[in-house]
Amino acid sequence: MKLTTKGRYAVTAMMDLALHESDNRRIALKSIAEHQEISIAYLEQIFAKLKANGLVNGSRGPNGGYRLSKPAGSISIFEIIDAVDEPIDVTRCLGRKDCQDGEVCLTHELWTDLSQQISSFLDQLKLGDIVKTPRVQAVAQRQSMRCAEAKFTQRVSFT
Amino acid sequence: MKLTTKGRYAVTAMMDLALHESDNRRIALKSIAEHQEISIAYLEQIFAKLKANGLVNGSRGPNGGYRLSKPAGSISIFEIIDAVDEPIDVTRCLGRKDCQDGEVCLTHELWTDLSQQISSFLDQLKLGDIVKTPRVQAVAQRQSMRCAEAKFTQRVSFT
DNA sequence: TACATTACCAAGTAAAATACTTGGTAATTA
DNA sequence: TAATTACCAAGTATTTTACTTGGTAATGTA
Repeated sequence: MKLTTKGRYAVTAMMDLALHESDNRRIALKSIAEHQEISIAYLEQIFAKLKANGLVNGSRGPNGGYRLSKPAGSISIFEIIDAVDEPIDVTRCLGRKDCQDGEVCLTHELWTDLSQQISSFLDQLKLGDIVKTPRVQAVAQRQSMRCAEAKFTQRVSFT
Repeated sequence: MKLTTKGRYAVTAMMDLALHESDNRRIALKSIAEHQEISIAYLEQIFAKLKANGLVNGSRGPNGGYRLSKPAGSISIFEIIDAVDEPIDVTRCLGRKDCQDGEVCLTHELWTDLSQQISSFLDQLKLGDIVKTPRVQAVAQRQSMRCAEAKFTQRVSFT
């Protein structure tokens, strides 16, 4: 289990989707890329993995984009991070049980124990819960306001 | 907050020290390097950081080595990982509060909220607690037995 | 006092991972 | 038909990781 920038991108992108769970429209990668200040092509790669793990589904064409494939309340942070990060060889001996003098090495036991605890913590943390926190809600509010504003100015400028 | 191989090395090395907290002798990097199958020079770099953060203290010369500078029960996993990993720029805007249209960006809020939760979880996890788990204790038992064995064969071969 | 043994220090480096870029194709809607 | 989106494969610059080399400085032991 790793916890790196890539996983962070994935989690925040998923939160972006979760925030728009209620309205039926899909979110294009373009808008996520703008929010996160990250390239679309890189996001595509991340979403390919999220899709492969059944966390999102996408559709093409205008008004296309991605949406969560199950309720945010049932998607755990662990699932997301696990989907995008390559597994690392935690043990260096790839499960060989006799890596050290015919016995399992200390590192094995020590890390797997801790790793388990971290993983199960992140597995209990659901996307839906985090999105419900007041601070996140406040930002979402601002975002949607700005979105409405944008629509308005667009309408005006097109008249 | 990152969670990577380097942090894992640091945590398991610290556990190695914690297991020998009761006996007064210090642990040389050489023996940790053997347990973890990692180079001494790399471990040195990790321990330089642990020392700089006041988690261990070392002493030179024969029978020298490292020991925890405070009880294992009061050292958190977070402290250890935080000591060895370079801080990453989580936000990409280095604290600039007006990174997006004069307002803080969504990414900021989303990740810092979650990151806080993970950090505080790892801060509650103490080195001492993990070392007390039955599985780890079992391995430690085997290790010290093997250690005694080694001493014995050494004594024998030197006669 | 000579030595072995440890920590401590600085700099360089090969390999891997990260964070992209480029240049396409394939649906889908207006 | 054209714009818009996802989807796909391959290459690449940058950064990080994991390690190497080659020292110096304490400290205990024979």
